Amino acid sequence: MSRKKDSEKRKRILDSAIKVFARTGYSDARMQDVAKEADVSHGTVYVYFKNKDTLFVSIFQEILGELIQYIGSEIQKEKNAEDKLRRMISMQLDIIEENPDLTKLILIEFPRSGNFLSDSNTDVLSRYIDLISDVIKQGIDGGIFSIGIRTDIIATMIYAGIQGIATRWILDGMSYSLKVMHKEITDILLNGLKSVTSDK
Amino acid sequence: MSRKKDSEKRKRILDSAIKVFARTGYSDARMQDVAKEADVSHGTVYVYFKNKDTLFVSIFQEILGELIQYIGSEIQKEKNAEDKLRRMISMQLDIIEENPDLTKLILIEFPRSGNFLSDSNTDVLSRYIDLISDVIKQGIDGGIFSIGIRTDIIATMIYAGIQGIATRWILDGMSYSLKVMHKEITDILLNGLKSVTSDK
Amino acid sequence: MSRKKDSEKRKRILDSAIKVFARTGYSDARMQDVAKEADVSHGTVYVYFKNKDTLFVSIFQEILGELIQYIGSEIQKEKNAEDKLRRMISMQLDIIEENPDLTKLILIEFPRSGNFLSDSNTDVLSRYIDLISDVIKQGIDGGIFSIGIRTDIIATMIYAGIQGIATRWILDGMSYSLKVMHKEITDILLNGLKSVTSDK
Amino acid sequence: MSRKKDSEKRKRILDSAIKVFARTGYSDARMQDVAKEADVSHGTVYVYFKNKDTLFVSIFQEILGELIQYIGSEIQKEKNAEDKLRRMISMQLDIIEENPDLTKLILIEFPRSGNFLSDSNTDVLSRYIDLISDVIKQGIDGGIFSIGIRTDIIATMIYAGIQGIATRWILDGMSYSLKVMHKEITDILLNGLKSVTSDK
DNA sequence: AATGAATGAGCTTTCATTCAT
DNA sequence: TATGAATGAAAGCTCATTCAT
Repeated sequence: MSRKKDSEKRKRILDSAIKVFARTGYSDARMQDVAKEADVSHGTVYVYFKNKDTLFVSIFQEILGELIQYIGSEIQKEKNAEDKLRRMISMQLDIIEENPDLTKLILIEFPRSGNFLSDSNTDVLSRYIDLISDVIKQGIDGGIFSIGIRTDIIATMIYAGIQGIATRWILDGMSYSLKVMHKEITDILLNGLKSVTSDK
Repeated sequence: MSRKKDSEKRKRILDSAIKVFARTGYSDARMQDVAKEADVSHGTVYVYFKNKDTLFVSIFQEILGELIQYIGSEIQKEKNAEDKLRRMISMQLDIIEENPDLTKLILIEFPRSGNFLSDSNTDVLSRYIDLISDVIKQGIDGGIFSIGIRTDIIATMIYAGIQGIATRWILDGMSYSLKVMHKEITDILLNGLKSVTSDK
Repeated sequence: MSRKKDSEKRKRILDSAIKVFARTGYSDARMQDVAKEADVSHGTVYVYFKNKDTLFVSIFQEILGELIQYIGSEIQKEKNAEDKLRRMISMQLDIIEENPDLTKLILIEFPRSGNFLSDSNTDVLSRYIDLISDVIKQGIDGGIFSIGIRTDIIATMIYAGIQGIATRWILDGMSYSLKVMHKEITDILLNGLKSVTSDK
Repeated sequence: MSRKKDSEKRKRILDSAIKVFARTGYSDARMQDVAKEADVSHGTVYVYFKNKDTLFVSIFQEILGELIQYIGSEIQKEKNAEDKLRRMISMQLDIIEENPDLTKLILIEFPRSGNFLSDSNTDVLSRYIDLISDVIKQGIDGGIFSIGIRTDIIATMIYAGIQGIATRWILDGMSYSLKVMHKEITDILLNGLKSVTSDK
């Protein structure tokens, strides 16, 4: 056991926190449990994180922030707005499938956090919604999409629609793969955007 | 003491619970606060509800159950699947706008409940998803919609998309009316269903 | 056991607090111990007192405040400044002898409290010093005492001299009575005041 | 590492402890803070002192012990009891003024220590009281003082009276000098001793 | 000798729940 | 039925102390 500062241990605690918060929810999660999961004393958690709040926020700031940054850089590689959006949706579904605990947190615990946390972490997610929103705007400018209402609301709806899929998938016990549905889900969401005709 | 008076008080406590749970979240809400909001002693809450869990579940069983039943009966009046779906979406948006606290609960607290509650209340929401799912099936059978993947997943996505709008609307401080967006939102969701063509 | 609000119980907790704080000191005293001493659950202490600080402050505000008020009213009965001062000193010694735990608190814990408490309670003791100071002033005005330096400093010295006696008495295990020394102690303190002659 | 360097560090820690214990009180002082004040790691404190208690006691044994020894040797130079006593009082006031932190400790933290520490350090202070007491006895034997009650109680009262001045001085923010009051304070205390005449 | 990461005992405080009235 | 005083389990957090380096 090295006594040198251990950034690997910090990561381990953060990962444990994701697991435990996902399992029990923020309020009902005990620091003790996070510690046990990380195989450290509960006092040690406080060496790395000031308190429970900070630990929770750090998940979003560090883990989620990283993911969003990754998505942002990946879509640069796509040429047009439609491909960008398809890629984003695909990646979001992949991330969901590969990080079910984090997904649970984002779906379930994150929305609650607004109640008691600073908005510093709200920003993390807003950044993602903005990313979608920007791509939609590009699509409108490029003539691919034709939408009247605020793009951020549409972006939220797309984001939430996918998260809804995730909710159902989690409730179904994550018993099937989301991969096979990528195309169809993307088609539905994109065709909706493309063909809005207010032929009232 | 007449029965009538009692059931009035019971309803008052239930409504207070919606408010308080919406405001603070289930875990952080205190029975004391629910009692104060209902203008009764906190001991009285236990006369009507066995414990905190029961109180929480009752919200969904009684209030939400009623709403879904109402929606179910209303869409009977519509002829075809498309109109039924449009009406459902409209009603869902109306209910959201008229019951922001309940909406918050459904969006935020309800998903967490799976962790600690019996699935008896999951059923309440499932019933609504099923309702959507059934209408979609009718639409497919009637040739209006053309979708390959499971209709319950699509139904969940529609439901969640709308809830996503609600989330954004709540985060925006409920500062605008959702009514003006009914048509456009409905168009996007329905056109997506109608025109799935894998012509990529 | 009456379930009605019990102001007798409040007093019991306050008295227990005096005992326990005197025995262990404020910081080392456990709320649990205060509760046990008062024969209630530790949760009950919080029914009557917001927190540990409040409990501590209440001792001074309520118990000590009462005593000082009593002394103040008693010395009104004495005619001249010297008799007033003699009576004050006597009463202070009596109170010390009859309330050794409270005395310990005043001697030992009270001075520390300045570090972490509001000055609201400093006021309680200041009021007593002021009382002495006022009587000395009367004595100077009446020509009985002749003192050059600030009367509040002299008052503090008198007060502290007596408390010093108390300290020694407590260290001696409170094995003798202070009553027999009243006259001599008072004489020393008063003669000092009367005969200051800077015949340097 | 030379021995010299070590004992310098030891002294530095001891001085830091005086500062920190004076500032926060024994119980609320953190070893961490003592270490930081001494500019060493908190682990290092344990190299020189077994534990917190030992550190605290060492202050009195080493620092205070030295001072008392110094006073004891100084008063040998005075001829009669009155001059000895005047010199003691003067020196005590000087020491107070020059070591406010130590004074705070003696006034505030030391009395508490009886609760949890061995009496080994009570002895340090007793030695000083004894010193005063002895001088008073000499005065009585020499016919200068005339006192009936136990000289150790009078000694305690004198000691405490001065400490009372110190308490007030500290509460006043140490904003004035005690030096100008030496004579008057000494006069009051000594005249009291000299002129006890129960001529009431 | 010096360090500081790690530990865990132990504290205050909250609050769901009970139950005498 | 309605009340609210009383309870005590349970949680977050601190910090003296240890010990591998």
